[in-house]
Amino acid sequence: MTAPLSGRKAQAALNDQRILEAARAVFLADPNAPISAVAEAANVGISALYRRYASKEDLLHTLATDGLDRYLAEAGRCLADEGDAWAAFAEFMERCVDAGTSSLTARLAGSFTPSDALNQAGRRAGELTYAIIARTIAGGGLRPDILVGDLSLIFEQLQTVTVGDADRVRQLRRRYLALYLAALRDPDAPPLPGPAPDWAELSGRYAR
Amino acid sequence: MTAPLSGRKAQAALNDQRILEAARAVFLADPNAPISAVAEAANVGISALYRRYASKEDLLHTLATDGLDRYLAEAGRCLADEGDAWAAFAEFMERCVDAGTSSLTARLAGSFTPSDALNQAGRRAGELTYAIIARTIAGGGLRPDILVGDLSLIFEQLQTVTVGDADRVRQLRRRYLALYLAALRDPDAPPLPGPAPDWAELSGRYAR
DNA sequence: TTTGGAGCGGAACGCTTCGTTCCGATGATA
DNA sequence: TATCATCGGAACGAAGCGTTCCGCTCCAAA
Repeated sequence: MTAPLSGRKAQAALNDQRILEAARAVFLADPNAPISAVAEAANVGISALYRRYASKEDLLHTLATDGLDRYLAEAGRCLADEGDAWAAFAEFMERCVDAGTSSLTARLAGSFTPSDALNQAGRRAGELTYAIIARTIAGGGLRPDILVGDLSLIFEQLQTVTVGDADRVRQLRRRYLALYLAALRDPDAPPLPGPAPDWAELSGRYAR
Repeated sequence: MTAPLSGRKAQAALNDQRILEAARAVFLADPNAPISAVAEAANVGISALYRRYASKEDLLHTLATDGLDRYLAEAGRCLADEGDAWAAFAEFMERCVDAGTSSLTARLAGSFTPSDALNQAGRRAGELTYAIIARTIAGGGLRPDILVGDLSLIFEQLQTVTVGDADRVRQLRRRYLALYLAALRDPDAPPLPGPAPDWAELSGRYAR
């Protein structure tokens, strides 16, 4: 727009990015948003969108894959951190909540039939999360009755906090994450009631 | 249906109750549910519904008022409990989460223009909640930086946990409530990040 | 300078869903 | 038996959505 972009290819490549960013922001705020809202947020026409994605499902699938990739990156970064185990865990949780990665994927699931690649990435995410939890229980003071599904549901809950603008939302999500973290850091806590959700329960909600 | 109900008036009175219960269950599960879903859940036709309520908005308003009344009753019951302050608080939270009262009202707000009575009840709910918090801070070990808006958002978050059938949902909500309660019971905890949400912020989401 | 066509904006289309209305059936009551 | 409150559910119109399509713009090759 303002930059001296020569050629339409450069303009189109820039639109690629604007559309993806707009889509992430829009569907993060409202998973049921119409596709026209994405076009509006990206300041492009609808046809610019359909030139890149065959359908809404296609766009959502791309977005979910992207979100899962971001989550995998965060998880890997956490596991690579060899400092204080609790600090690494807490920072991992904060980054995930800020980025809204996992819940974007979770909330989008069910809107489309997942590809094999997506399923595989999902399994990998579970494995990495399990490793993070195990390590933090062993050396970080995480209460021992926490399972992978607990983190999923905690992410989902925090994601539903939507008050004010983006900055305020982040501020408030961190407030309640701080509460959850305070509750989680207690190796001698009495066991929580009810079994934790397992993978089948969580993914079962998105039946096609 | 099964009982020997003589007269259509008895039948109609029974339908009154079935419709209200069905409406509460349906809109608790999905605040955007169509009105036909309520009729289906109540096992009545649509006209039985419109005979009682002028519009969907009318039904929602009735439901929100009913939910607020239940919340006021729970809050009053909590304040009347002169036993252990923390136990009274914890049981109050559990009952509210089980009944889903506050969040039903909160999630329904914005679907209609509130009546004066509803507004007044809302203000009263805030006052009672404030009293509960103050008392639990003073004598129950509640961390001192918790405000009324915090409880609202915690209720809303727990309400979004929906996995499996009604029993499982209740079980899981209690699991995460237990975590929150563990975090809340710490009079010497370092202050939470970010200011708590105030009333204007929370109600501002439901602009008409 | 001309021109083919990639890229785009946004109106138009068809479909689905929803709130509401309406009509015919039913059965208790007088 | 006649009446009418009550009800079930089809019908209707409005709204919103995903998708398609038409015409315009403007770079780039000739």
